[in-house]
Amino acid sequence: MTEFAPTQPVGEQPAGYDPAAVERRWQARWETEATNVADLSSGARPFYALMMFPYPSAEGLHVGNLFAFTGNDIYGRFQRLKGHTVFEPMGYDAFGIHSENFALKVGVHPSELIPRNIDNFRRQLKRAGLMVDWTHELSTTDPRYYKWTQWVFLQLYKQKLAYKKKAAVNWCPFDKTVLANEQVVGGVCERCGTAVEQRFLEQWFFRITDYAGRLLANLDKLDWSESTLTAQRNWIGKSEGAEIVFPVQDVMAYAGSATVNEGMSGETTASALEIKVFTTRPDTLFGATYLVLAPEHPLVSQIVADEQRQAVEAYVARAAKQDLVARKTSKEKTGAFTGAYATNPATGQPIPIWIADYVLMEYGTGAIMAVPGHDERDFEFAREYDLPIVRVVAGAGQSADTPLDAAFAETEGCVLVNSSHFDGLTVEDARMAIVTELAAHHAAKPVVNYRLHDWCISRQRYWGPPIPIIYCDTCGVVPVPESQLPVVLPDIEDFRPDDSGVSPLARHEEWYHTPCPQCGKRARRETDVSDTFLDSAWYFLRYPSSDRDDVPFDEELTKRWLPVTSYIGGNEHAVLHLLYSRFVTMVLKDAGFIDFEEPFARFRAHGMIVREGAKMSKSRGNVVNPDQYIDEWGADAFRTYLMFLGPFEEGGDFRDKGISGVKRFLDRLWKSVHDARRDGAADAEVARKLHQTIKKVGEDVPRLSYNTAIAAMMEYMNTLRAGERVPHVDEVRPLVQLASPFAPHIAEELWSVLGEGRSIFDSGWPNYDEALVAEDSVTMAVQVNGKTRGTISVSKTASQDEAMAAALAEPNVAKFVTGAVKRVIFVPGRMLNVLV
RNA sequence: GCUCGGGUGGUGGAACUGGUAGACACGCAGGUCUCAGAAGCCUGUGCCUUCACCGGCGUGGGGGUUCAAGUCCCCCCUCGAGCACCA
Repeated sequence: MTEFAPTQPVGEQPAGYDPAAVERRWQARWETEATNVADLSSGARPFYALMMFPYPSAEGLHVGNLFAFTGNDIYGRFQRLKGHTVFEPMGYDAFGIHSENFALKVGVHPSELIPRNIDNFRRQLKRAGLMVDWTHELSTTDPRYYKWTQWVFLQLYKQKLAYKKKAAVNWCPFDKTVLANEQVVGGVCERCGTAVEQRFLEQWFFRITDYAGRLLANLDKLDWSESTLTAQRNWIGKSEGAEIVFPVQDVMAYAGSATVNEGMSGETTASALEIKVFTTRPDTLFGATYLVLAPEHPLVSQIVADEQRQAVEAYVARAAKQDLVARKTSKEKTGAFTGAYATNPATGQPIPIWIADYVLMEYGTGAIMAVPGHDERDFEFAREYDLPIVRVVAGAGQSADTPLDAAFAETEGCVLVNSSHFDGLTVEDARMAIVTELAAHHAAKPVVNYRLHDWCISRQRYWGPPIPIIYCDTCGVVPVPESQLPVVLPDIEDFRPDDSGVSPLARHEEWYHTPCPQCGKRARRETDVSDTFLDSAWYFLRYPSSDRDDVPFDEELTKRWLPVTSYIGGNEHAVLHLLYSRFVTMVLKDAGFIDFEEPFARFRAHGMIVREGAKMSKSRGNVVNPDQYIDEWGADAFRTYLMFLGPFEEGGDFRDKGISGVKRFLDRLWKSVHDARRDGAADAEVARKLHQTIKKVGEDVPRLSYNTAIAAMMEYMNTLRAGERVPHVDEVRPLVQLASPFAPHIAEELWSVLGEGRSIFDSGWPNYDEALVAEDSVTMAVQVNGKTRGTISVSKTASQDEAMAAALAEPNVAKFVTGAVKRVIFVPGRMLNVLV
């Protein structure tokens, strides 16, 4: 029988790293010690680290949310270590069609469902170890919040920036509901596949177009992701051009007179009607051979000739019936001739007036001058209906007679032809000249047009804040007095929308009828609720003041904390949410409530996470459930992995196997702290690497280059433990601080193991010594004729001669230096290139 | 169609104002430890050729600028996201 000795413990065995225990302990301590509660009224150097708040879905927190929040949290924690008072609030964007549809589907009232979802979200968020100040949590569905959303509406109303008009909306006859454009896919409802209809309904709008110029101009001053700025610029879509007046010819007068008037006198108009068009190419006016009005254009019924009336009305009816989406996607050109003519103010010639659905009522004046020679769409239309095509612009090598077999849209280096006395002018000069000449007869004026539309905020739905308006038969439209806010969303059992196109709120008799605030007579409430984008367009103002019921936001706190120092969110909100927030902020500034007009000083868009190369989706069944990963690896490893898998602003690929790498890093960090020796001194070479690492991480984190910051820490760890080296405590202490924004729980734990009493997040950020960072000798590449042939190790300040000598001493290099040296390129400290 | 991003080893991804391409991590291979395995630790790992050294080739494709190009310029292919008749 063999005797075997029991396993001898080698040295002192540190307790293993148990993420679950560590995380539970520190989350509890942060709560009891209020570690994450920011001193809003007097904390030094306020830093508002905001992330886009989530929609609390029933499925729970998505990794995409957690990816974004972690990225923000790291930046916030870093700024705290740098000495700022950091405010990192959290809330829920819980109103909206999404919640409502889901509630309908599962048959649970949203007022029951949403709080349940929020509880689950809060639980998951807390597990992730975010530095959230939970004392300022908010939900847009809370009457204490939406009271002020309604207040915001009233401020816009007071500024005459809220108005009502009839507008076309998508209507799904099966779901009996209004659909947002993005809910209509290829002309059918995305949920049930029913063909969508168009309905005209009274809607509330905000006059955001009044602010288009300012919203555009301010973009130049913002520290935002370039891609977001571009998206906003494109969305606002400024285009400079001219509005040109085309007099409509009286049908009878025209029929009886074949006179051709000359030039631009514009005096032969026999009808008082005029058609205004917007164009960015006034230089092509001589080529405008017909006009096109949108089918909805108000003048259509007035100008249409009797013999064309039937055809025109049929076309208008057809266009009206067509859903918006199909109309905007179909590129086929259709239209109808009205039988009427207008005078081209440049040529004096009569040109026919058509209607066609490729002209949109909502852009410009709803009418265009068609220049088929130089506009692709007009060209197609002219071909279809056999309308004249005239060349008025000639490019290099072209003349007035060069045939056009396609629209010629170039302008660079082109001159006018067939344009009377403007012939020979460049396109650029002609634009000005023609508008100036027409302007003298009030026939044109320079105009700036924006693609941006007014913001439709009405929703004929249940789950949203009621728009605070009352209709009285005597007093008309009456805003709800601020003292009567909030207009509480009534709790109704059957909130299912019906075929009427009227909000379900109208069915709640005792809510619907209310006394007029002015005359006291029986009046009716507005039954539309507002768009969720309005809820989120001002929430950042509410956070610091979320405990105040008497004001939407406290003046002092707002001064101290806003604009938001750093805002992080997804590019899917690059346009609407950010634009609406900027708009509401400007309006509130103009109304004197705040003293800044741009809400987010800095904005960075984070990337998207995919899983094993594929987009995550329920149908693919590849959705990452954070709970499961946190159970298995711990929140610290999960957070760090999310940040490691790719550049934060680009997103990355979540691969299950990858997480083991960062877990190993944390294990080694744990072990290094527990094993660290306290005797002797730190190693000089390790110290150099340490200082380089402090510098690198400190530069990478503010750039949100988290993946490279983590790689740098791993590299340092490799140095620290190379060849089973036992590190010195001074070598590991700063590393715990560097890692703390990424892995806050283990960092706190190790910080206390190192004997520190206070939270690591109040310990400051380690400094580095620039002198220590610089290497005194460098490895330089040596090339011969541009090919790298070897390396030399020389002092950082070595001269060219010294480097040459060292290089030639290298056999691998000398071998290739066969002839006389013709030229030497020397980049000090970097490389040496010898040309022979 | 337009706008904005991308295309780098077996994989995710590094690379500052042009200056040793492939940091860091996954995976893989070998070693160590172990009764054995797991975990850990150590070593190696772009491709081709070679026992090895040496050498050659390499950042989607093709041209160009430069002593030097993943990086700058031109053309093309391709993937992703957003917008979509905006006059």
